[in-house]
Amino acid sequence: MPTKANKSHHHGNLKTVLVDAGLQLLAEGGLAALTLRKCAARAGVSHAAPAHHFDGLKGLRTAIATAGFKAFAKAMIEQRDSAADSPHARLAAIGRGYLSFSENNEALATLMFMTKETFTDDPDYQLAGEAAYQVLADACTPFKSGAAGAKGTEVLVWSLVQGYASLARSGQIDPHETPYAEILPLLALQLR
Amino acid sequence: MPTKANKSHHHGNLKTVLVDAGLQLLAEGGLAALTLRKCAARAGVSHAAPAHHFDGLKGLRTAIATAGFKAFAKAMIEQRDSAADSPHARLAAIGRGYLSFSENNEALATLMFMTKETFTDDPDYQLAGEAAYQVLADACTPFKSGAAGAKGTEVLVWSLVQGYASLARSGQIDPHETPYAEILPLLALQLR
DNA sequence: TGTACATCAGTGAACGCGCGTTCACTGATGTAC
DNA sequence: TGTACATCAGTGAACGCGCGTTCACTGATGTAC
Repeated sequence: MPTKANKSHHHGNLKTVLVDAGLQLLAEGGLAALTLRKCAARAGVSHAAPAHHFDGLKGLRTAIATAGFKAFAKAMIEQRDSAADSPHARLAAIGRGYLSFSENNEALATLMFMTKETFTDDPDYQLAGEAAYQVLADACTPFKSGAAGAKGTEVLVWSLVQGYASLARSGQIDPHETPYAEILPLLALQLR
Repeated sequence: MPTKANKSHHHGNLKTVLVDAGLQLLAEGGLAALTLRKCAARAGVSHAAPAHHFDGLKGLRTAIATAGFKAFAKAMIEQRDSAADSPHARLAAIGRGYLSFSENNEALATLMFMTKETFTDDPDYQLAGEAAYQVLADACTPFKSGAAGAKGTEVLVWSLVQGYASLARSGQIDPHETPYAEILPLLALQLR
């Protein structure tokens, strides 16, 4: 049986294809390269087609950021699950996943945290974002203490890794000179 | 004596005025609002005039980022100099300056760290950026230890405050729920 | 199984918009003598 | 002090570009009977 709908203008899968095209465009040309027309072209479809699937450019960006958060959580989970079975090792692994995702998806990572460029009230977007956050928060649970507030530990770790990632992404710090693996222990000593 | 050159088309001060206009535009409309034409309009000058002062849009952005770094350093220094005379108090004050600048200049702070949008090899830009960094690094000096590498402490503190700032800026964390003043001590305990 | 019909997902032409950039120009400023 | 001239910093018209969006349309799909 031949692939169906391959010459029809009924695509059947266009939404996904457009999001994938957008991910490619971000990777190749940065934030400015993400436009409805380019996504449509990349998907092999007329430039007006995306309007049937997304609420304008902002809607497309929201869907792409959502896909980004899913990949982000996946990257952290993969690292965590292949790490030694200790809270410290797991927290370090989450950081590795966070940073490698950030390195490999510069523009996407930027977009994901530019909340003005997306519909932040989109349910899928929120769900994906919260799921990613939860991965990190869970890894922080063993380190909670009275000294930190309820969310203090998570915010500390999250800020640290997010800041490290964004400074590395923009070239302000050199991950070779001061690798994250040497920075995190300065925290972990105290969280122990 | 009347202000000279106020009806002449020789402005005399246009470069500065254009940069100020750009700072306003960023504050009002975010990154996307910063265009050569809008800066020129805001400065009351024809839209072709900026070409005489900047190497295109990227050059304008570089000059604006440079001005941003100067204001940034100033914000940190002001806080530091009005703080109690202890290393801890000073480091905390630097953080306050960093965060308040970041809060009050969302788009500008973003631009300053988007190194692909500026000519990062511009001497003025580099100088201003390094001067700002030095303010933070100096405040870290008293906390250097063997455990951290040569730059480990600075990178730790910088990452933390940068991450906290960018997460707060994008609404991912709530500075009221987990204020920076409660996060920093978790570090300081260990840096002591 | 067949027919009529509504719905849906595309097409492609057209629109207006703001953008950066170029260009010949003009008038003020500064300098040489 | 005056004159000639080069330089400089603007003007404003024009250009082409890619963008998001709209719109009438068309052909495939799915459904009711």
